[in-house]
Amino acid sequence: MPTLRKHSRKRDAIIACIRETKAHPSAETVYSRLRAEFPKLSLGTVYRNIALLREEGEIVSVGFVGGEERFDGVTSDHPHFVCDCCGAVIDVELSGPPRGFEDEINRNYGFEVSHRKLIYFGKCTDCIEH
Amino acid sequence: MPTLRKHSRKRDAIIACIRETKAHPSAETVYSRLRAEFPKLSLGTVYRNIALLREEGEIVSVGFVGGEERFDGVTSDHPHFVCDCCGAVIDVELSGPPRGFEDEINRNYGFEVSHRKLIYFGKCTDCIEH
DNA sequence: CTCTATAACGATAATAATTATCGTTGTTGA
DNA sequence: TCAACAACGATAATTATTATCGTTATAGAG
Repeated sequence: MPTLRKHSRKRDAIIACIRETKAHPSAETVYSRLRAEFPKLSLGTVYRNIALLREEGEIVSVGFVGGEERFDGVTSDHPHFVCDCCGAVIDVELSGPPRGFEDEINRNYGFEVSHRKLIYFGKCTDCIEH
Repeated sequence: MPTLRKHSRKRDAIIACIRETKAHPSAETVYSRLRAEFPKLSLGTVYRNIALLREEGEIVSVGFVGGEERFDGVTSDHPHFVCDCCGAVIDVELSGPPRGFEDEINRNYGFEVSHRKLIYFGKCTDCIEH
């Protein structure tokens, strides 16, 4: 494990790729999109940097969809919708934020809650129509 | 894909195993526990029956923890706590149920929400102490 | 009770996402 | 300019899960 971090153009491109889209891409998707710009990019490099960015808190995991882990460049707590049909991962905005309950859980169970995930599942508009 | 379902003692044992514990076991854990009773049980049989039971709605997936999918025999909507340290999956009861928002999402986005998952992450009591 | 159709099984091979290895390349600071 | 070492590409290894296939168990008909 390196003690010092060096700058890397590939890592910049990977985090930019994850931040620029709302699609919550997988490692494979990031790899596919960046191959145009970096023809000899390695999939291992994408996985390695995703792990680094996650350790640094630059990205978070939304969860696994169809066997692939999906990532989000927006790290603030917000819910997602996952289409069981096509695998789309979509941000949802609710009229009011769902109550936290973190303090209640810490008090009642003696845990230290650090974050949470709220995911709704079902069929997206496209999959309902087709 | 079979059209008729036959009774199976192994399948009975698998669903009983998942229902009898609050640990939200993985396929591997179910396999380990049932080998005492069925010495030549195959791991493939566990995976096959978990897939069947999930199709029938007898069990649900809590999500992936440390690369393994974890299952719950209680299919009603309730939140879970996952320890990032030891991987424990624990039911939590909240003073009031978190608001659903399903109707609001359906109305605003045109989706058909069928279910949701609410998971809190952090450190459990044991991992805080040790 | 016996027979037949076929669901379920065990053993094992195959798949697919992810992680590790290792020799080479790129970055940084002296 | 150079040395130290982080990051890389290529690829092998790992790991959870799924598929295959010949055998066994279940259930309904006769």
